[in-house]
Amino acid sequence: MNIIKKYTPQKIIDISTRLFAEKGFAAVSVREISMDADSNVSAVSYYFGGKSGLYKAVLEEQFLPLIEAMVYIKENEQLLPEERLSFYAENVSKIHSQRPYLSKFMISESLKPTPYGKEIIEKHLSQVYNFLAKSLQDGIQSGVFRDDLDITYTAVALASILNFYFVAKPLLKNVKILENPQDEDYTQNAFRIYLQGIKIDKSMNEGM
Amino acid sequence: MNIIKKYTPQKIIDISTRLFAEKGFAAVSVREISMDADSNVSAVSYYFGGKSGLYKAVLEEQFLPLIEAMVYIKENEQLLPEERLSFYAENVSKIHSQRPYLSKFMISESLKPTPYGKEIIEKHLSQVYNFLAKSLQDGIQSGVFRDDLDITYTAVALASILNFYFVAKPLLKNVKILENPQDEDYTQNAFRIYLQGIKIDKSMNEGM
DNA sequence: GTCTATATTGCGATAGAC
DNA sequence: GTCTATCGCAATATAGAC
Repeated sequence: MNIIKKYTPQKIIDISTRLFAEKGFAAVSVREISMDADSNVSAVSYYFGGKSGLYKAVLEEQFLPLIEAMVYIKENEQLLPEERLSFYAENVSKIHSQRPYLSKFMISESLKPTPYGKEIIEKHLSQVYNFLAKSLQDGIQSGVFRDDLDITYTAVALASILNFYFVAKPLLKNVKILENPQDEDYTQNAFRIYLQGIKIDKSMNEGM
Repeated sequence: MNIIKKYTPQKIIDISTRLFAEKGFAAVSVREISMDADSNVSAVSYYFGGKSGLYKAVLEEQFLPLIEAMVYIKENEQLLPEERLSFYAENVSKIHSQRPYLSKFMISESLKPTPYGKEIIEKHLSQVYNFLAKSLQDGIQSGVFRDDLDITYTAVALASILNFYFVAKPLLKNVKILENPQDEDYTQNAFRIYLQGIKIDKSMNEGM
């Protein structure tokens, strides 16, 4: 018995997470997964009931932080509009750092939804959108944010500026546009631009 | 002879563009393409030398506007920094309207590059990045843009805010966040936020 | 729980009739 | 230029040995 050795099912999940993220569901074979996991072709059916069952198990693990994020979001509805948006920005960055492959599964499920992924993503998306739209609405009503903004487009713009970076990061590293990317620095830089962009241009100096 | 009928190869390209965009290269079979194009399995090999040759032909057609955009970019280096960024924003919107599947191929090629797509995208990306970075740099030096911005992250933020919307649009329509999306309106709303976000907070009123 | 061997299906590609 | 028939291969899934 090898104490260090991972249990086969967890090893299969870890290996297939990378393969599914990098090549897509259809392009990965269970043979490939088995070999990379030092197992055999029948293991995937034995533990997960087939290739589709394995994919579902992978998605379940990947989407956990999204499900948790919905809870946090509900707990933060009493903050100021600006603080709520800032809280969202920090969370996006944290979640992507926790799960480096998550952005690939989210994009992949957006382009070609599978039943399980579709359900999670759509529920998550609706909750996040409602949170952002309400925060923007409150900020406009309290005179902090510009009143000439389209709320839907402005909410989408925040999600865009925060998420797209994590999708594009591997490509930007490849072409040397990003050499040593610091996720928190990007998020902070992007959120500062966005926040100044939606605030009313008051003409008073601000402390920072 | 049927005058209205499309030539078979063009019909195959049109059908397979949609299929490749929606399902990905590996998940589409030449049998499926042939049937949807009212042709037969041997047509793909006959006209394009196989499935890979067909995919390359599809990418070539999809990426044409990107190649053209590089020419326009070079012609607009004499404009003011702000005008150059605005020119870029309009072009992104135009290109995606021309080619509704383009964003899917760009994302797909970013996640899982194929040799042909990789070459085009990387070249395009480098040119666009250099254009944006130079425009931002010029704007900072001439005192129009804030000097506390990281140029790389700020350039990525503009590309993010303008492009991600087109990637997410189908999903946002599905969950009824976008009901009747107007691409030009989104682009204008997003670019105004971004521009105010990177400009120096002068405390003088601006005409608009 | 893990393996080998195998059944079955569907793939891309092509030869050859028309 | 378009079709059918078929070859060879690789896929998933499973039966059954250990």
